[in-house]
Amino acid sequence: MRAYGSVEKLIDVQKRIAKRALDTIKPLRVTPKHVVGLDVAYSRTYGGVAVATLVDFESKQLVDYSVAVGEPRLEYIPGLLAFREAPLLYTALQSLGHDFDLVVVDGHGISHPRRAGIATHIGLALGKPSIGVAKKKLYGDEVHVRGVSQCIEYPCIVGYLVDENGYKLAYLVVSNKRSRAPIYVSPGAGIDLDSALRVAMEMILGTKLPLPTHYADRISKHIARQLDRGVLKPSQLKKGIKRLDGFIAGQA
DNA sequence: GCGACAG
DNA sequence: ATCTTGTCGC
Repeated sequence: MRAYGSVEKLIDVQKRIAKRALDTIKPLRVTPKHVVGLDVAYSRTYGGVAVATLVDFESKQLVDYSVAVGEPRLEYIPGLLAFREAPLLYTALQSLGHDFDLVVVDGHGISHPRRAGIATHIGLALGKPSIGVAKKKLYGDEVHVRGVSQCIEYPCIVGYLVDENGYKLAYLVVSNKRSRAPIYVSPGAGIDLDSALRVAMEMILGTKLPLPTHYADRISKHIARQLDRGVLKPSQLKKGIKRLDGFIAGQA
């Protein structure tokens, strides 16, 4: 982890990031047109495989995607995920070369020990609203408002996450009838909790994750496997929706 | 010392 | 995250 200095140093950076992000938390006044999804999978031979997807909010269709491959500069340390994955995600986002209005990141936003999860880091750096959607809890106490068996429609809000002061950090959402555990939806930056929840829920269509992140997860894992099989080379990676043929279809 | 611990 | 066979359920 020498590439960044000490852990204490990184923690200080996050405290500053959190302070800045706090001022950007506000209701989302507009309906996004294009939403980006960000996620990273891992290849044993080439390291991280970051994917940025572009989804049309209205039609819910995958418009395009881009990829970036490289060895992470830092090991995985709970709470410091942003320093490990954000750099590669930025690279993927740049090659996407398309404008967008909001970004959904695989991981937490303010539901983080210092209120600076990877979604917060990215949203602040990009200057655009960001939402964090994680599959597991990192920080906070869970408050359940209803049991999974009490859900009538999906996605279903089963509770929320609060900090030591009772402040809401994220919502616990059970995406579909098959899902057991909930996903955690929190604001990263430039958007408040309720707006983040609304946008995230509108993009969950039978999937466990919102479409942008759902696609990024599938594509990144697919590419990581192809790389490890040797049927695909990093030099041939770029971007393209054309080669995703039928694989994108039956994914719900 | 023990439990928690995004990806 | 990734490593992995079978198994339970729709």
